Amino acid sequence: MRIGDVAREAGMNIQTLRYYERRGLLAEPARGRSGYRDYGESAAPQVRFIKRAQDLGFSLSEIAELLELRDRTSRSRPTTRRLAATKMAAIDEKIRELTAMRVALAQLVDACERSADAPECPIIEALDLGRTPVAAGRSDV
Amino acid sequence: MRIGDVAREAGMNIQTLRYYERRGLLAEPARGRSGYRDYGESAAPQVRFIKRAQDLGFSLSEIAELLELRDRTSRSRPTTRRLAATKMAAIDEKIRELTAMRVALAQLVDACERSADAPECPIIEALDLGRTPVAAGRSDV
DNA sequence: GTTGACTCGGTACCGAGGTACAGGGTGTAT
DNA sequence: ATACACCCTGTACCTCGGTACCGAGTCAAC
Repeated sequence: MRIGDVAREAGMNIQTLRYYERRGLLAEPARGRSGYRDYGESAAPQVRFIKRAQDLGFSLSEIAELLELRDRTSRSRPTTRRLAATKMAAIDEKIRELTAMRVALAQLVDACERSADAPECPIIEALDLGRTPVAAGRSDV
Repeated sequence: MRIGDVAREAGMNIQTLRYYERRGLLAEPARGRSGYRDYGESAAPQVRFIKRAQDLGFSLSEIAELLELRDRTSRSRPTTRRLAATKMAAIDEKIRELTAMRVALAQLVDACERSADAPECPIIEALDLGRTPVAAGRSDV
């Protein structure tokens, strides 16, 4: 298989495959007399492995680790599990951050909607002053 | 105030302030005889506004919009609210994606823990085959 | 034997949000 | 008058995950 075939099969573009090769995610394939890359059957599945791991949130360097772990034997399972658990924790953290943002934004939008009479837009005001508006009316008791 | 004073007051570094100026987030301040930037009192608050908006998830170009809206009058409130609501929706979407990743990862880690006897690490296997392991035992009924 | 699709390596670029450095000028305290 | 901290512009660099372009070589079909 040539690079274009692998790319088509894996749903990637050619540059990306070469990039992965440079990054060490894809082994350098054999070369034909012309210098064209000549991939075996395992190339496309390997690329799909990479895509799936990306979908789970792994970075390319983490994926490089996963690929190494895959090729070592079962002794690597705790390591793999640790990698996944760490990633999970990072995702949780990110979710927490985003949730905090969401809450703050929701409060602002809410305050803006309910106080059509206020002289200043509560959203802008909050950004100016650095505090979130209190949901109900009395903010200075 | 000179740039270093503003930077200190806002907790930013000098390069960043100059970068914001280039990006149009900070107006070009007056210059003293020496060519030094000479900031007014509003500079540091403006920088803090930017930081707060960033904390809420706004990008620098969205913040540029917010700053414009701030300076226009109250007619801009619906626009501001729309901006915030859009951002909120984007955050929600991001949270959904991350949650999906989290669920998938949790399943993998769980499967890996409960099947210490399986020949292959279920995490690696899932990445190889492109499916999430079923939580309980029977996956092929 | 020529056209057209493919491939090669190398390099540059994208966007986002900065950071760093070089080579100069300035402000001020002592 | 001389340190020393500060400022100036301009440019290059960083991470991340690619994408784009270049000029040149190659392969396959007709």
